[in-house]
Amino acid sequence: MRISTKAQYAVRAMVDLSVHSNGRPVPLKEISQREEIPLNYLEQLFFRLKKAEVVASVRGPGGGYILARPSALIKVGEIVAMVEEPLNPVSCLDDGGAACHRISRCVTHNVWQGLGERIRGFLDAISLEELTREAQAGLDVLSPPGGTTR
Amino acid sequence: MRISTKAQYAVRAMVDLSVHSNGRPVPLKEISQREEIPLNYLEQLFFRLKKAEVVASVRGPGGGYILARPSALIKVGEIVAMVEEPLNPVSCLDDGGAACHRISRCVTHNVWQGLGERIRGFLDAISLEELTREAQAGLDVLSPPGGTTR
DNA sequence: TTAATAGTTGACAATTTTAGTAAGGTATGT
DNA sequence: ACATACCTTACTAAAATTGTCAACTATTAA
Ligand code: FES
Ligand code: FES
Repeated sequence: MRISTKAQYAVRAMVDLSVHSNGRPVPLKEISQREEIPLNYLEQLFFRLKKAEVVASVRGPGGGYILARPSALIKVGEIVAMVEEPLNPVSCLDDGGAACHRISRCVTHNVWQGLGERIRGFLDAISLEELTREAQAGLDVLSPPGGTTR
Repeated sequence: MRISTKAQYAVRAMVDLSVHSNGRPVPLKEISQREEIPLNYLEQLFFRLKKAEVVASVRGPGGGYILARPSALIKVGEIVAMVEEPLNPVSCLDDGGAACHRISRCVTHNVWQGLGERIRGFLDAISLEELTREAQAGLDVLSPPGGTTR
């Protein structure tokens, strides 16, 4: 019952992007360094996030990625779902149950179905904005407002 | 975000055991056939379930496994936890956070921690008794009370 | 227009995890 | 003694995950 590092990376990277972008594009190189995530790996993830229209890209020098919408409208569940193929806990439920020939005689799939709904519900209730605020509050301890912010 | 087949098998096998045992030991061979689970694989699972004192064994001819407690006191979460090592969604949280050197600067682990708690909470709220009743209700459609039960 | 930046895309290799097999052993009832 | 059925460890094959490489396209600034 582990979430893939892909998904962990994606969420961390999105928080990083949201914190360090102030309307300006952030290049992956920066995120890669700050978050200790391989650059080429990040590229793959953001490729998918772009297709999902969670971020948008700006090419050329001075380019990078920006959020495609206000962070309040981006849910963690969305980020995870875009990057991790199946958010179903079991393969039996794929394609609406067509994948399993025992599903009619099996009571346990109700359990996994309910679990899946809970997981999605939980992750969809958290927005990127909340995490961004939390992260900024954490950073403020190190460099409080009025302090030497570079 | 998939649960292992190990855990799925374990839960299904426990339901099967609970349904077909009426105080009598049920041999794994039977469960293996009814549930289409490799016998040797089941043995491994029940070995662990026994160590967790969820089931008890009776050796020799006519032997098998029985529930170690009333099914109302056996929670699905317990079965899953015994068979699937980490119920943490991320490795960062293993050993109470000692596994990750970024945990102090990272806001996302709160998300995964919360997710883990939800998952455990959900699975711990479902008892084997409930699943057993459901399964028996399902079987009754095929062979109703008073009907030819074998 | 040329060079540098940065995103785009597909293929692929290494590693780790999972699922399943095999084999031999031990206890127990008939 | 023999058959049954649990007990335990070790191993292997397959799949998923994770990460790397390489070549390409678009854009901007000098
Ligand atoms: S085995 Fe597929 S639904 Fe239970
Ligand atoms: S990276 Fe380990 S806690 Fe976030």
